[in-house]
This record gives sequence, structure tokens and C-alpha cells, in this order.
Amino acid sequence: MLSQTAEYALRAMAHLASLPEEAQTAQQIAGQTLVPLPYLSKVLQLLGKAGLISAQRGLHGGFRLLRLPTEITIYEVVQAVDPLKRITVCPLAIATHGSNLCPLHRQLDNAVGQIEESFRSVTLAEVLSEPGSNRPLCATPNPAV
Amino acid sequence: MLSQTAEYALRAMAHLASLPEEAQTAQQIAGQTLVPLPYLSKVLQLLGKAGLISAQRGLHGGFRLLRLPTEITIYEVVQAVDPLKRITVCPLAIATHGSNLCPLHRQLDNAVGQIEESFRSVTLAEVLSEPGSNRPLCATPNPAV
DNA sequence: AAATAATAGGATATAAATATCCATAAGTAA
DNA sequence: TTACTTATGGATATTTATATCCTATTATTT
Repeated sequence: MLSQTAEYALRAMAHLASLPEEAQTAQQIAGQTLVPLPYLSKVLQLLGKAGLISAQRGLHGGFRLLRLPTEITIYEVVQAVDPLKRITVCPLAIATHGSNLCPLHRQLDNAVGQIEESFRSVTLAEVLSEPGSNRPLCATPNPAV
Repeated sequence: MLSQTAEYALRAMAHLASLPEEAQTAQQIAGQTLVPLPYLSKVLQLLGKAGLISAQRGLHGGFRLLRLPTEITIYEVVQAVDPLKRITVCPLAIATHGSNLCPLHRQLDNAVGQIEESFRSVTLAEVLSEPGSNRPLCATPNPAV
């Protein structure tokens, strides 16, 4: 339901949120999140352009969050790379009755709205440590690296 | 968020639901729903295989619903052509802790679950005529055809 | 200044979703 | 049987998403 790109972005952001102190290189993030490095680079660029992370070139560079994990919602992350689109006009034709959607598309837009609301209500911090949960990014296969 | 294929399937089913008596040819459905005919044919095949509609070849043939519009949910339609997939195992790696999702994917799966529930609760009949709403399939540009 | 480490960006490759085309099969009517 | 209508299924084309590769740019360290 979510695109691969959005999934990758969320993994990367979750990883950055787990280490808010140190800048993480794309390579480090790729290793921890199992996202292919070249593709991840593009995703990180998008997150940078959206103002969610900062990028630092050169030695000891990398990426880091621009806000606290408690202040970034997963909605923002998704919107930065592969936005949920609300249905505002009927996709069938020219909107001859303005902004009134037909019942079908009203329902579908409702569903998008629910997702939107749901994502808006969850921060990266919450995604990191829910009570009684497993490690943030599931079974990281190489926890020591 | 929904694939084009799912959108097309819903349009077609909504159209069939609006005329439960008569069989509609793929061409008729395509004309009313503005779905490209060759592609619609494939979608209708999927709906047929899922047991939602019957297909009749030859003169006066076409497609019709196999159940009443009040008895078909939009969830079934979506599942027939482009299923929502619940997240049951962490997509990151081998599930070393069984069916326990990490907080991130638990959240994402929650969202899918909400959509699922939402779609399960809406029937084609409801999509056809909500109180005070516009015509079922928005502004059909050629209402007379 | 030179060497190294890192991101940025453009070009390209691959895979998947979307869309089309055509020949065939199956049904109806005369 | 013949002519016609309609769905079926296979092959193919097009577009978009995903993924890779390579060079340039920016920053740090010595």
C-alpha cells in the first residue's frame, strides 16, 4: 500500500532517530536498514529537500535529523518522498459539480483521510520504542555492525 | 494510494450495481466509466475469477453482478484485483522474533488494517446512493449514451 | 595545497504496472 | 449452417517506479 520509496524513507528516518547525536553516512544507514545504497541516496536527498534532515559532506559527514524525533511525524516522512494524495476532484471527468465528490470517491478519500490522520498522530519517537515492543527496526540481521 | 487497477474495478462494479437487471458489455461499461476498454477487459476477467460477476458471451451477453449490491463490499472488489496486504512479518529481514512486528511496521500495518475495516464496512449499494449526494460516478460526461 | 571522505546529480538499466492489439472461443439469432 | 456478437487469452507496447553507475562537488584533515 505504501510505496517502496516511502518504506525506505521511514526506515532511514527511524534509524536516524535512534542515533540523534551522530551524523550517519548513507552507507551506515543502508547497512542498518537494508536499503540499497544508491537508491537510499536519492531518498535521503528528498528528505533533505523537505527539510527533515541535514546533509554534511566530507569526512565525518553524513545525515542527521533537523528536529527531535518527538517532533517529526511519519506523515511528514511519507509526504516528503511519496505523498498521500487526497481526492479532491472526481478522477472520472471534468468536475462539473465543483468540489462535490461522488459517493464512491468520497468513500475512497475518507480512507485516505484516515491514513493521513493516523500517520499525523505518530512520531518517530513513538515508532522507536513502543511499550513492550521489539527492537525498532525489527530483526536487524547484523546488530553489531 | 489505490492502484489504477483497483480504481477501475470499483468504477466498473459501481456501474454494474447501478443496473443490476441487465447485462452490460465491456464496451458499455468502458464508455460509462471512462476506463480504456482493453484494460477494462482484463480487470473484468479478474472480477469474474473472484466470483463477483458473471460473464456471458455472445449476443446480449455481458457482465452482471453475482450478488446484490447490498451484499458486496468495496473491500471484496479491491481484494479481487489488487489486494491490500497486511504486514505480518517484518519486511527487513528474516523474522527472527516470529510474528512480533517492530513498532514501525506495527504502525504501518495498523494503517492497512484501518483501510481494510473501512472498506469492509461499505457496500456497493452505499457507494451508489449516499444521502444528499451527486450521481454515483461523478460527472458522467455523456449521461445519455 | 593535496589527499581523502562524503554527498549531489545526471545518465542509464531493470522491473513492474498500465495499456493495447489480435486471434480464438463461445454464445445468439436467423 | 451461417453470420454476428461478445468475452478470453496470449503477445506486445508503453509508462512509471525502482535500482545502479559514474562523475562532479563540497568539506575535512594533514
